[in-house]
Amino acid sequence: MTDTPAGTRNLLCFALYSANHAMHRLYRPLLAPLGLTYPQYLVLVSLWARDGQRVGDLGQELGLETNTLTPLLKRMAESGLVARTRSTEDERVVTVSLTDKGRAMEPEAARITACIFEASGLSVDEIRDLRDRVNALRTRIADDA
Amino acid sequence: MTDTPAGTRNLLCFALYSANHAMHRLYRPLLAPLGLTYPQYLVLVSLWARDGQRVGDLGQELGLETNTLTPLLKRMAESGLVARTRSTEDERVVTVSLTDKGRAMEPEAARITACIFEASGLSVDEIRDLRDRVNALRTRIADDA
DNA sequence: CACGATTATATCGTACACGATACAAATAAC
DNA sequence: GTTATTTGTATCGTGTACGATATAATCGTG
Repeated sequence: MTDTPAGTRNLLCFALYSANHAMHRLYRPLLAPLGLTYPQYLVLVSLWARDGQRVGDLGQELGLETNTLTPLLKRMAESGLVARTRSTEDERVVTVSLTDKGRAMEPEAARITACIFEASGLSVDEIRDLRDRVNALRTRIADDA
Repeated sequence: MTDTPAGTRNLLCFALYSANHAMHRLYRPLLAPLGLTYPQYLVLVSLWARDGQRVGDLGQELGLETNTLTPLLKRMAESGLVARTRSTEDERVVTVSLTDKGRAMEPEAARITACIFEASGLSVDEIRDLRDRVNALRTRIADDA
């Protein structure tokens, strides 16, 4: 069947693992001047699209647990990018909303996206197609409960 | 141009990030009974293909720095999966080689690969194609110095 | 052979990421 | 209304990851 199991290069999972790392390395120097890490950037992207999400909402969208998000969001709050406010009507809920500083960062994102696009060397259609295939795989293998 | 920047779902980088996490979650319960983490598993896959690699070789193949690999390999040595031996002809070099226990684990990998293959719901050709596209992207955006 | 440059690995500090667990608030059951 | 369950967030411990730095061994050039 699979003739040669020779090394990591044959594995789809390693391709994803490795491409993800490469993306991370591409973003890092672009985000560092803004004082952002890559997961923090993803939180901003999510909030730019829909402000005032709950911690659980962000976890759902980003696929992260609260034990990852809580300290991450605290760091973002310390940086003055977001505000964490405990809901009055349900004291369990913490709502994360953009500050002016966090909102003001959105235009920067467009420039970063352009850099990534250029580095990929792919056309818009190719990117869309690859993204959709990868997303389809994720949907299939994730519970997405 | 890009009509709606609505959220993370549009980003190729997030698709990779998210699919990688999903893969990780798929592997974790399969590897846990073997006492392996996913990166440790990748080290074994690499060594099964080519035993006796140097720390730097593994870093090159896996795309990891020595500051990540050194403690990881020490943990694997403690688990009795690999042996770390400092070269006599060049005292700077540490060679990583499989122990009997590490070699004996290879057959388990086949079963794990089968589980992942099944979970993906893709054909062998589809997996190969997606893997190659993702690898091509990685090659383009990584320095691979 | 001496001495600066390079190479191979290791150490330290910070930031994800998750399993296990904790805890308080809200809801359900009676 | 009191208790049991569920829900939303937080805490703790372990394991990647990486930038910056350290250190020892080797190499290159004079």
